Amino acid sequence: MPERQGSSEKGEQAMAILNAAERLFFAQGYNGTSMRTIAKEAGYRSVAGLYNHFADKEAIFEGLIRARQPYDDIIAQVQALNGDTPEELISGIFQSLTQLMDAHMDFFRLVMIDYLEFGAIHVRELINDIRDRIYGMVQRITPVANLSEEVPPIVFIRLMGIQVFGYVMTKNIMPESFLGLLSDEQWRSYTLDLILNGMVGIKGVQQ
Amino acid sequence: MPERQGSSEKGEQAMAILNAAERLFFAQGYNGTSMRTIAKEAGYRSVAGLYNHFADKEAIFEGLIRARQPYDDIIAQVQALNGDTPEELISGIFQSLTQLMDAHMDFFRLVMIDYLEFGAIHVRELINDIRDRIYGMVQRITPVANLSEEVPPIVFIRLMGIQVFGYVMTKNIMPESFLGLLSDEQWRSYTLDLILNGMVGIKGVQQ
DNA sequence: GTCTATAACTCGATAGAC
DNA sequence: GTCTATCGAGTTATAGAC
Repeated sequence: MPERQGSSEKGEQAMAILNAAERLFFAQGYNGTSMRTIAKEAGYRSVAGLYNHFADKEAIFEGLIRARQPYDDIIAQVQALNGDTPEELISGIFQSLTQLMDAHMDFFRLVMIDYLEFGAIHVRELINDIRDRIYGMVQRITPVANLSEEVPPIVFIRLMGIQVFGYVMTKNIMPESFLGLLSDEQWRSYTLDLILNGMVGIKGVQQ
Repeated sequence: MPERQGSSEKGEQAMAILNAAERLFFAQGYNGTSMRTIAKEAGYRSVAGLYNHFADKEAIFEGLIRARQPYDDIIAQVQALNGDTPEELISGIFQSLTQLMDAHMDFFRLVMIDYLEFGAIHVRELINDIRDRIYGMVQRITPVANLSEEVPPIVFIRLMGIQVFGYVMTKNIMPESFLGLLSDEQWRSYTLDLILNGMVGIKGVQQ
């Protein structure tokens, strides 16, 4: 029985290294994490073992951000959505995205590391790889969600991206004394209100 | 004539160090930048000179993020705004914020560094320092902007923060092949549409 | 307050035995 | 494919002359 079923499949050891690297990058930062500590965290007795699986430190980071990319999940979930009204569909999309955000919070940290340490080159590569699938998804949704056909699809993509990234960033940065004033459920509800109705449309009564 | 007019005033040398550190942090990352290169960039012939002005590397970062904080500018600009209608006021606020974003793009990079390297402790300190002023600002705006009195002010603060952070993040991360499809002016206009009217309200006709 | 010099250590990466 | 051992260069921070 052949063990490797494709050149893009990572072996068990490679995955163990990525998991170890992720824990350390999050705890100590990218540059603050040494190849030595990654090796130790992954169960190796020496650094040299890493270099059998990855060419260098940046290759580990690139492998990690690819392993954690949430687009397959996003596209699958959004495809599966149906809504009787535009509001229901948009609401469903945002619900899906916030769920996926929580499940993939690690990815957003990796994006920030990529931006600061590498000028976001790996994220941009990822986005270009799935460019066509995103476009197709938005074009399929446009009529159902009653979005204007005159607006380029890329506008809706970025506007949704703004909500997602902004939501994650503020969640991580705002003091607990602010965030704790409302429940996660309430925060999601208010944000959805904004997306559906705009700022003035936020009424503050939970139905 | 006394040269220092308050213990919080930074001297010329300290400012030169902060400027040098900022350039290097942005070019090479925080951990990728050494005290040696900061010293050289600031015009010193040795590292030791830095330690006369800052206790250690983290003190330089803290001094930098405080020097670059945009809240005084934000509050001053928002105070000065007047709008005949709620739409005009909210529109004016977002215009001010995006202008300030462009003028303070450096601050947002520092925020991300703070989040990744220090768990955002310095940003949270900053926010807590100006907590009351932000609240006061929002409460003064609420009736004019026709925002619901039943919604806690903190909701509008975070929702505006989401737009700002999301706008900056996507601007920095999206491939140029996406971003370049529209002008900065068009991007601002569409984002404002979302804030005022919600997703379905985006019509795509520039008036 | 700036300098030289250096201590004490860690870094990424590799050579070569097994 | 994992190990030991090590290279050469880098790091923060400090001691002490001026």
